[in-house]
Amino acid sequence: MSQKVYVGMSGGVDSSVTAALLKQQGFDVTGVYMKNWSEDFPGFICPWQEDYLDAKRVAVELGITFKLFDFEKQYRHKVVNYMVSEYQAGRTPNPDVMCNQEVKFKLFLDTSIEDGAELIATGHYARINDGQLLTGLDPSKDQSYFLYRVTAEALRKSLMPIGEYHKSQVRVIAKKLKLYTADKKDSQGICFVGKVGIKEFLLNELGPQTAGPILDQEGKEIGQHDGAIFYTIGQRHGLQVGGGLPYYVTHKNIKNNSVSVTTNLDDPELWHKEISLRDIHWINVSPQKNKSYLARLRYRGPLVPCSINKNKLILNDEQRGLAAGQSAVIYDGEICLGGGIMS
RNA sequence: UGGGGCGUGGCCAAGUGGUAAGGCACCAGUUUUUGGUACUGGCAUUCGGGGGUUCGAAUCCCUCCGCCCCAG
Repeated sequence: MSQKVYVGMSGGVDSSVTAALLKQQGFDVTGVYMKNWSEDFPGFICPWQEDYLDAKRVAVELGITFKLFDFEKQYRHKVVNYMVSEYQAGRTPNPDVMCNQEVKFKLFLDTSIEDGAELIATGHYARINDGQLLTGLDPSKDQSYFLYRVTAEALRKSLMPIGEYHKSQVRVIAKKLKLYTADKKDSQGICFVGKVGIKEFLLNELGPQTAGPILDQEGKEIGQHDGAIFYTIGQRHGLQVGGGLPYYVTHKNIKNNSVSVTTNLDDPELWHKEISLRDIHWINVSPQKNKSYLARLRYRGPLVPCSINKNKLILNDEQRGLAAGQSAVIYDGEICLGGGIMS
């Protein structure tokens, strides 16, 4: 009797190939489209119907059962509300990390098991080994960064076959199998929402914000912004202030509704070496105190040598443009240990 | 009012007779399952207004307007 696995199919190539590979490997595969967002708003048409149809098409091509799980309510509650309130607090959240933690590897997992599945699978570029999360084999696509908050128990019930491949190989497989999504462009933007600017999204959720001052390094007002929550640390564009050198956001003051900028890339305010982490989550074991690890501070960012001391992350070399609310993910070689949220 | 300086695209800024550098911002695209970064391309028929000299001016002359500084 083959194992029953539910594959989250988003309508993209990666999850299409995931389903195909698992079927090849002899699993009893069911494709599931998670409907997490469907709202349109000015300047944005939600692509969910197209994605749903693409996913379904591939399921038909593969001859597997196909289902739709409607998680819109929970997605809004767990992901969108979290994201919006973080922005309101002046931080820069990572909704996709939350989406994996709460939706894909909790809600989707539980719902699938309840529905009769033994395992779930996703099209992430990461590998799982005995409850451990490993980086994807394709170093330029590794998505373990987004998965560091998933529990070991959830990982034990999950498969990520794509993690063994490079992106180019995935495309080749999709083409060979003539999957409908073989040439579909990779999706980007907030997971499940689509290609929306975060500003447009917040504008739609919260409405226009009150304008405030943009302060330079001396504290002199050099312009006005249209809402401090829209800007993040290290950001350069969107402030509409010019004159010589580019301006980078160094910090925000939500209370005064001010955004501070600098033209000096070496400005100490832009660089951090010691970072305190909160909401720390270690997948299996906590890192050792005097051991050297690698940290990734942003998706596709470089792995930088570091050490961990309780909730303190100490980087060997300082890094630029780190924003509160973003995640620091810790690696021991190819093993993703977990991480925390920078504060 | 007298003396000096300045006024080049949204901003900073080259260019002092030969037919508008460059940077920032902005826009578009590339990269990217978060924000952001980075990369590529686009972006003044025109140099505060008007007149004149000249084959030819942002560059010289006259005049008007505006701003700044020093005088007083």
